[in-house]
Amino acid sequence: MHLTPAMQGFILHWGEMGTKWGVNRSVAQIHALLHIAPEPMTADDICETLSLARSNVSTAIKELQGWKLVKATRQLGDRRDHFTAIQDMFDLVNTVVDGRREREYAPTLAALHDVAQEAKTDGTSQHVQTRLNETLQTMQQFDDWYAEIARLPRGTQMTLLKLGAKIARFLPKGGSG
Amino acid sequence: MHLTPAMQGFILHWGEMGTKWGVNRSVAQIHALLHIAPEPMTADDICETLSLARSNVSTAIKELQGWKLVKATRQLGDRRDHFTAIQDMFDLVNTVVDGRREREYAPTLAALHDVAQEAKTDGTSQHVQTRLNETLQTMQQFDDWYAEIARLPRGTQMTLLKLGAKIARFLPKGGSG
DNA sequence: TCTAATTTTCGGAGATTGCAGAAATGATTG
DNA sequence: CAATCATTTCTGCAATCTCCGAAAATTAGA
Repeated sequence: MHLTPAMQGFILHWGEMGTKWGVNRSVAQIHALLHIAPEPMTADDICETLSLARSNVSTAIKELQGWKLVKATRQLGDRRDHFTAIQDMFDLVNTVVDGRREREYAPTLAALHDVAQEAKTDGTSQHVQTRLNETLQTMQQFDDWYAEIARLPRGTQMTLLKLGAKIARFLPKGGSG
Repeated sequence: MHLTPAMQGFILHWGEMGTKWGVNRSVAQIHALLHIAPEPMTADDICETLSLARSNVSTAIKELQGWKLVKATRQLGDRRDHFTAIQDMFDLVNTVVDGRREREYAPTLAALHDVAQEAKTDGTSQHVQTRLNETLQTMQQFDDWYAEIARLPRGTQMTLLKLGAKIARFLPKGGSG
């Protein structure tokens, strides 16, 4: 697949952003490519387009599938897998956030919950216990907020997003909008 | 400074979470320690408590200061810096998100904007151009949303957070609450 | 200015991660 | 059930990251 300068730029920047957020560069680049690709691509297409080793592409795709960002499809008369990425950006963000929440945030939250419990009986000072509990509570509050918002229908989410700060106008006691 | 098992657990988990989000483990651990510490701590205190090299602590603190998560204070009759972390969790989250937005998200957004411009004239197919623009638009929308919400007074932010999905009830056309 | 205290920078050892190529495994067709 | 094609796992090297200890730089006080 031919990459115009703009496409190369997109893939490169997407890759860099990935590294800053703890995602392997190859993984992010492959995702970027599939994200803009008009057609499903085979692993070999990807190798050639991005100059990556076949094995590397295989591993990266597996990871992307684990994150549910990429799906394999088959085409008649072709034995190879053809890969596509989530096309809608809104879906993409949802999927990424869901994944991170489930794999990284939730376990930490659970661990900190246990830590806060342990603190009650292991001689941890009252002050530190309070700080641990505050920390936990705020993290939990953000998690609850996200879980609820995630459950709203798409249209409602879009409305909230578009309203932005104007949402404050609708608050019971007259927000500051 | 003595660490109870619970405190050790907190610091360890905080450190692990950091690594998953692209933050150096030492940096995250030092932040965790300062976050729960009842008193300002000197760099040497930190070294000793976490068994880290003095130079390492120095570098990490510099980074934390760069993110505005840690501040240095002085005490009468002591030449050394004493460090404290933001105490309020809500402030902490704000600071972290602001920092990431400014340093990582904004530059990517700007770069992608340029890429989308370039795409108009470098022979990039219409389909890919459309996808680039969609991507950019959605990212921009999230950024705008955050910028607006961040500007709201703390109380309003708290209200929104606590309302969660219930906010949909207040939407003009009757959300699905 | 000199000295002592403190912080920062530098260089490199050790660990981890990234990635290509080889080998092995699995699937499909004749 | 071979033969071919496709994918995954394995192996090892290279690059990167982490973090220590030493040296240099900075700062405060005499």
